[in-house]
Amino acid sequence: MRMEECKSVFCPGFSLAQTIESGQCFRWKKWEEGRYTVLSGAHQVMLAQTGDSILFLEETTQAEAAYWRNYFDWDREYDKIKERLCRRDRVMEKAVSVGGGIRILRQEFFETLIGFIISQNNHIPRIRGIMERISQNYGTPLESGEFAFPTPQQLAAASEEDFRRLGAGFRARYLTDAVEKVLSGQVSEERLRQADTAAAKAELMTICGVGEKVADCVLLFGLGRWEVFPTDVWIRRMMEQLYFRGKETGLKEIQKEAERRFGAYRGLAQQYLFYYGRESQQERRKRDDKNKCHASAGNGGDPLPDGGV
DNA sequence: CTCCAGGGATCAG
DNA sequence: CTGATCCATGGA
Repeated sequence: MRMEECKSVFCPGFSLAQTIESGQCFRWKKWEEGRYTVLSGAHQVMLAQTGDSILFLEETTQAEAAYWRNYFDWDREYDKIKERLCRRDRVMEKAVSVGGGIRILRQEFFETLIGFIISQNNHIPRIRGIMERISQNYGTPLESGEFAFPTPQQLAAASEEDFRRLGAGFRARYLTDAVEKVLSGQVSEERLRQADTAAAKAELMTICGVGEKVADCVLLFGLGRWEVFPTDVWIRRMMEQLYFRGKETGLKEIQKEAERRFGAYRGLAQQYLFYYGRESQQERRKRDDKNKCHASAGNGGDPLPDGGV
């Protein structure tokens, strides 16, 4: 491969690693530090980051480059939004200092729906494995040897038993229902895009296995609605610890507080908090592993900065 | 071995 | 309406 065939894109403030590993997307491979293959729908790309530049590591057509520019949301100005989120909020300031390179991906609707149905009560590495096997068994092979994510038509060939065989467990029933409703038009991407967020959410939740949290993830990552605040166990922990003095708090109150603090950008704020929470937990585990021979008395120091405003 | 995971359906009151 | 329980599976 000659260098002049590769495109390089200047993306100040963007972090490929943070964005890919922030739990929004499930179809990627990490080759080495800052170097990833990413799949979305029938698209595939290999990227590397050095400093503020993103390098396309293979020949890429203009159309493909444009696809990924949109996918990674590179044209949006994030600085002003971050400033707004951090105004009078030291906690968010800290979260942005840890994961401020994250972008909200513009993912394919159907793939996002399937991915987050699988996500329920599941680990991210395992979600990735199931998504990979679904692609290998039902998606169109690409020249690279990877597979496109299957279309609804292709996935219609999969029975509940097939999904279970691929490791989906009790979610197999949810997957066949989602495929059927999308295929029949009972859930329609076009209608979802036209509808206001509340109506779109209600339509998504007609799918068995899609509750509030999964619907919010699909709205945020698959339909570009930033005015949602997907609240999973991590976000609940973070919000309670950081904004409610560690007190147990109901879902409605958490979401009300998120709207009050972060307004129309609370989807992005949620992603910063999610990454911050998981990142600090990984740091804690690393530290605990290192100290496990020295009888350390638990409580390894700073859980998280406690958070008045 | 037990515990838990980017929850939701179902059942019990 | 709220709250407890169950759900498959595999990695820690």
